[in-house]
Amino acid sequence: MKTTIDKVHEHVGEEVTLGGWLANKRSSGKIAFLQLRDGTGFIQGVVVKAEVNEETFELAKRITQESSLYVTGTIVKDERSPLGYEMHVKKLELIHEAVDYPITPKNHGTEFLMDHRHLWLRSRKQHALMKIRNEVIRATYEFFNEQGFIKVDPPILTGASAEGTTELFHTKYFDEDAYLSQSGQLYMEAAAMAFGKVFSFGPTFRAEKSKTRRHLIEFWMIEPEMAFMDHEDSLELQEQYVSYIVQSVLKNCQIELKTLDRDTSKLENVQAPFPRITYDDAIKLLHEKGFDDIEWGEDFGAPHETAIAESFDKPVFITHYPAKIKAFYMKPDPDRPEVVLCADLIAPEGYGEIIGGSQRIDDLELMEKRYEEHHLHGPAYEWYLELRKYGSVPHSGFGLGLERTVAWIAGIEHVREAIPFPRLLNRLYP
RNA sequence: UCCACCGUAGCUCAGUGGUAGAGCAAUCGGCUGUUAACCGAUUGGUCGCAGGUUCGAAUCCUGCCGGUGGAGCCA
Repeated sequence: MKTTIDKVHEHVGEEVTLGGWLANKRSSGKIAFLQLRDGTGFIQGVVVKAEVNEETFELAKRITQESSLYVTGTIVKDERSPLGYEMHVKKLELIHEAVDYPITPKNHGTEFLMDHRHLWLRSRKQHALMKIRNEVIRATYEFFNEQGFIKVDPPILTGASAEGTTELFHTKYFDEDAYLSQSGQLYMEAAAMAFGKVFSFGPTFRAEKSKTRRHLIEFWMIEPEMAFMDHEDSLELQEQYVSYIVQSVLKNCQIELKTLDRDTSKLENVQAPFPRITYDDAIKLLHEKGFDDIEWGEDFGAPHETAIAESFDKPVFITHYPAKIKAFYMKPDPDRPEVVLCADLIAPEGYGEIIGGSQRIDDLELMEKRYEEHHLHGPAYEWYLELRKYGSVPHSGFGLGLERTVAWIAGIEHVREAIPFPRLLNRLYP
């Protein structure tokens, strides 16, 4: 009977066949240990010379790393296994012999591993990371569907930028200039006016020459947009959403978190509500901490964000930034027009900003004024103004960076391992 | 774009002016509970590239190329 490693607990004492690859092996004169993986997990196969025919034992000793094979044997419980189960092998059938697999069981450098990313994904740690990424995605769909959102997909090819600040990838759309999307937000605002509560999940592109552990050239973003929700409503949704995905990973990815040696006590604490600090108070906090390189009106750098995050044991919202350093579409605070109704959510442990969100300007005249200030003109921007012309309502939205969130939950050093095939500065291969 | 560090065997690294090294991988042999298994042997080199200094350069100098980390920008 064929099965998979994630289902072996249902077959204790039974003889089953697994299709898989040899991750590693150890052998002595009369016993061989095969570390097998099949995509659903890892299990050890034990081949005892006295219990199999000579041909099978010889194959067990000879088989090379990452060769593919069918393995038949009996599933047994064993305390010594991290999985809790082992297979006592009766029969091995080699499908394909791998010769000189490059990723050997030892330390490798980043460049070498990234050049072999197509193979590196097979390793235990990378496998665990992709499972956690998948759980975050699965929980995202579940959360927003339960909350009455529908998924709307914005275009990837666009005629203009959403923020006007970051560098865009330029391409041609037949005879017109076009750009790869750096945010679906403007389109999501249109969708919110059509469907109420919407979210998108897709790739986004920034042609910045960023070279840090927090940056990718191509990354995935989840962008919800909600009609009739103000800034406060949006913050509550955000903390519920982030708590939901963290708790889902804790619930469904225990093996993976263990593989990654993640300190889960820090994740268990991630429950709504999250602490909040205004931009004003954050500046004061930084001055108290000895940062004299920042004044009111300036944006935070990475060291500032980390210092603020270190003052809290949960993700923290920084709210009410000066309007000048934020995007043109953010709604001014009615009580203090020099600041806007926005918030960045800073993850703990130095992982940086994982969410940026705001209430949007819903007044046509103010939006037209912003267009003039930011020199936004031309047909590419006309439709966005019309959202304020025909039945404008208060609305808010935010964007969550998937890879930063996964990197934080998984506790890894660099976002490049949180995406299957990272696009980095100087890396378009594989 | 700027700053710092790095580039030596398939991989990870040591060697800082005088014969090119180790561990792992691979190959051969040994070993009945291994967890990056272990033990013995064998194989493996355009010292990133170009130029310069020197009797002599992996080592010192200049330029270039590539990488890593960080800054700015942002999720």
